[in-house]
Amino acid sequence: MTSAAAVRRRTPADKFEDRRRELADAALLALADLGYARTSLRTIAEHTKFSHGLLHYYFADKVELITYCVRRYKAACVQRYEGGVGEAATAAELAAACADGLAAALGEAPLMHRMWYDLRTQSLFEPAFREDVAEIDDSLRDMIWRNVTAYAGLAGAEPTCSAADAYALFDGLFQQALLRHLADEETALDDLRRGVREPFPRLVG
Amino acid sequence: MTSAAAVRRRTPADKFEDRRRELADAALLALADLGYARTSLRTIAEHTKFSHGLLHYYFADKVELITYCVRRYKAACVQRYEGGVGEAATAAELAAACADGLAAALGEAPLMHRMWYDLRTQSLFEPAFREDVAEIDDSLRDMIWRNVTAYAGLAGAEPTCSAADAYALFDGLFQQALLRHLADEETALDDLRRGVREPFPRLVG
DNA sequence: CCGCCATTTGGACGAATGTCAAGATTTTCT
DNA sequence: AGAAAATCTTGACATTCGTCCAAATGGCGG
Repeated sequence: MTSAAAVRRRTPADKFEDRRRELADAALLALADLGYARTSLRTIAEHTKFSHGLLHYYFADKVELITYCVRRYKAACVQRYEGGVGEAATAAELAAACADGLAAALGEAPLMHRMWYDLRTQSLFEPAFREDVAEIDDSLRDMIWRNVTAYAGLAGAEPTCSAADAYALFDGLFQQALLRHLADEETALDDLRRGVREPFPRLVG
Repeated sequence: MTSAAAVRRRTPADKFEDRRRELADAALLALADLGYARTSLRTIAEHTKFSHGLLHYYFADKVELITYCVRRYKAACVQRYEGGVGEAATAAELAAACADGLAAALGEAPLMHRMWYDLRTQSLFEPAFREDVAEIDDSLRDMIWRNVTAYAGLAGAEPTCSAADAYALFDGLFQQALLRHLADEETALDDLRRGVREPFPRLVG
């Protein structure tokens, strides 16, 4: 709050906020590369065209920067899943589309998801991260829940579990798949697809 | 391998190995307190009655120490769950016992489980941890699977999902419950109990 | 009691960390 | 163009980090 960040707001269209986003995006890449424990402000700066001192011009301290990163990740996250699974005609198609979507997300950006799980774990130790992490978790849970309720609609039934339980299931499957995928297990993605598609019928009734 | 640890083996009954265990247990407490990212060798030493230099007498470097900690955690882990759920007469009783067991484990040692998830996430970045972490994950999966098959036996049915899928479900539920429990949500433990007990019937058939 | 060896201490090292401020540079406005 | 403000670089600071090592301590067999 006492940093330069809180005071300055001269240029009308927020070039200031743009630069913050740019720096945060670079920080997210660094976090995905190295993990929270090994990411310093200087290594973050090396992922940008700027020097390390600039980070303290735009962020009060490291916690504020990482917190901003979490929020930024959330923005990209909800945007990605917002236009989700809408064009499935049958229940089985929807389950398959959901499974393919999750497997594709894992296959295309495993490091980003690794970073998400890292940040979520950090929130267990750093209360400053908790609120934003919980919000992301909520939006992911809602994303899953939209799929489950859509499946139930197509199947002419009602969900038989809570949104939290459904999210726990798919999140657990996704995390295990990530672990195995990063350990170079070839079947990880296929197993994830199967593991996601299969339980749908059991979640409604 | 070039450390003192590999050479010395004088005293017959391994006092050396005992001290390694003692130091590793202290390190586990430190990791549970602070998390991997904030745990230094000096803070680990502060959790013991020894000075920081001693750690390098028993462990070549930090990675070897943490790796040893992971293995040590595994030993305590499998020992705890080995004598598990054997005295349930009905399927419903077994599901309830399993739910109570998981909720009790979370309620009694939330920081230890926080540490486990931290170490598991670290293994995503540090390949040196991967093998041991995967072994722990396997033994946890087996522990869950024993409960599921036992439930199936009492219910006179066969499991309808793989061991990996069942573990993903319960692990996801546990992790969500841990997040909420550490965020002081009062209903976390009860929700975990319900969330564990409820899906059992859907896992067999 | 002495000497040997395992154990432990405490300090030192170079490197890396988060933070900060003074100055250089660029942009903006009149 | 020139002044003022915003932006960026550079170097420094006090800590802390992992690692190493010489010396002190301890116990045990001779």
